[in-house]
Amino acid sequence: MTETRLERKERTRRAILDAALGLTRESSLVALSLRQVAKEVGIVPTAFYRHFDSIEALGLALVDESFASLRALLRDVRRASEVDRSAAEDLVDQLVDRSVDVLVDHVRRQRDHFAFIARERVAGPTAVRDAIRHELELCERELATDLARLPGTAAWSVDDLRVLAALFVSTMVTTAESMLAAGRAEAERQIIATVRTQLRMVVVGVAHWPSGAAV
Amino acid sequence: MTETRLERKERTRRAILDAALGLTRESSLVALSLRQVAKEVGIVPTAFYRHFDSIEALGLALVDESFASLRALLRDVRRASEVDRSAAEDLVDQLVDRSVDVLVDHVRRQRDHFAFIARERVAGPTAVRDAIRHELELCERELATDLARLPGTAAWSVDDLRVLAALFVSTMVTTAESMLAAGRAEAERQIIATVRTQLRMVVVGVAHWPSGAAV
DNA sequence: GGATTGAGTGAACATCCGTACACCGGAAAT
DNA sequence: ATTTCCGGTGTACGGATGTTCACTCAATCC
Repeated sequence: MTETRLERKERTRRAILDAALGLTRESSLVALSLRQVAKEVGIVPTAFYRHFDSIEALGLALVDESFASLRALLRDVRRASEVDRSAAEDLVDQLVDRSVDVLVDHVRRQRDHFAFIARERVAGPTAVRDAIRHELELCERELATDLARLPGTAAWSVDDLRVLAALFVSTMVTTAESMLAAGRAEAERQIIATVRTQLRMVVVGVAHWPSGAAV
Repeated sequence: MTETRLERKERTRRAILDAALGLTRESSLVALSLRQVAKEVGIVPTAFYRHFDSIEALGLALVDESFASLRALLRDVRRASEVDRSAAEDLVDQLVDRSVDVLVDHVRRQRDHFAFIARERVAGPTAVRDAIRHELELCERELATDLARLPGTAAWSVDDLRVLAALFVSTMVTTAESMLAAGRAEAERQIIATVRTQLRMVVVGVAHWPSGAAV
């Protein structure tokens, strides 16, 4: 029943990450103290240094972890988009619906990760903010290449694809933030209906966008 | 050369507000201490209480102040929208351009206020977050009634107008956040070009939106 | 099976924190 | 002219903070 040394280390490392996520739920990394984390985990303050150099380093690890789960979301959206391409007419509407469903599901299940990204993106230590911004840019770029494969965007310029991807990403981020702030289930339902309509409006715009064509 | 008592009080109150805006530029209200503010202002810590009950109360005052300047922005946008309505064709494009111009100008001039709203909206004390959320909802509602007066939205449902207004507001907020994060002027120019295109895409969608009509 | 390694310990430090309390001195009120 | 009011002062406190250092003791290595 003994525990290997690596297992033990990994276990308290996890405990530290979880404690940090929990303690910053209603606050921010910049207001989190090393001693709070240590107390929550049940170790002595100095033991923290065996795992991270500083709270900021802890934050960077949480960025990695949070975006791992966000990447899982993007993979799901991508998989959900591999639908029956014969029904060309309302294909994009289906895509919007499925994307929103996947987002909602992930926000509910990875609530702490999304809350962490939403907060520290604007309020975290500089290094953490930069790391999050960088990851979000990667997401935008991936989405842009996905959009290029969709019907109707064949003639689009690279710039327009990037701009559209940024609009989708920021709308999704805003929606996640709203969901995190929403208390009652009724408010959440309204947020979901709202983003659905918003994306549909954008999609209608996309369908009539004169990119590449004569203006 | 004597100073009236009210003048003196107002002067240090202003100094406290300014110090708080400055000190949270790279951090957040939840990481701001009463003593830092006092030292920055040049008063003794206990004198802080002559003006505010707590850092949170200070935050609420900053919310009021920041939204006063944001309301000034909205007023400018509204004024900029009272253009020559004869050129019906590209009227909406003009509107987008002017709105973006006004936003950019205000972000540059009221940088600290916008940064404060962007940060504390997600990372501030609960009361501050709620206050900001409430103010942003008011902005959305105002924008929705403005949109109703525009040509082409006559047949729109109240819900659709609200949803569209929310999309505009969140896009503007996201843009302001990006501008605050952008270091070089080149990056800022790209952000401006991006939001211009994004709003145009939405506007195209709006022009073809089947609200009220048979779907 | 003895030496080594390394996660966690515990005490100590200088510094910061919010807040309580008694006080000062000049503007305002009488 | 005297009293009241009140923004700002100075001290003092109990507690939290980051970091140091020397330590224990069980898993690992040779």
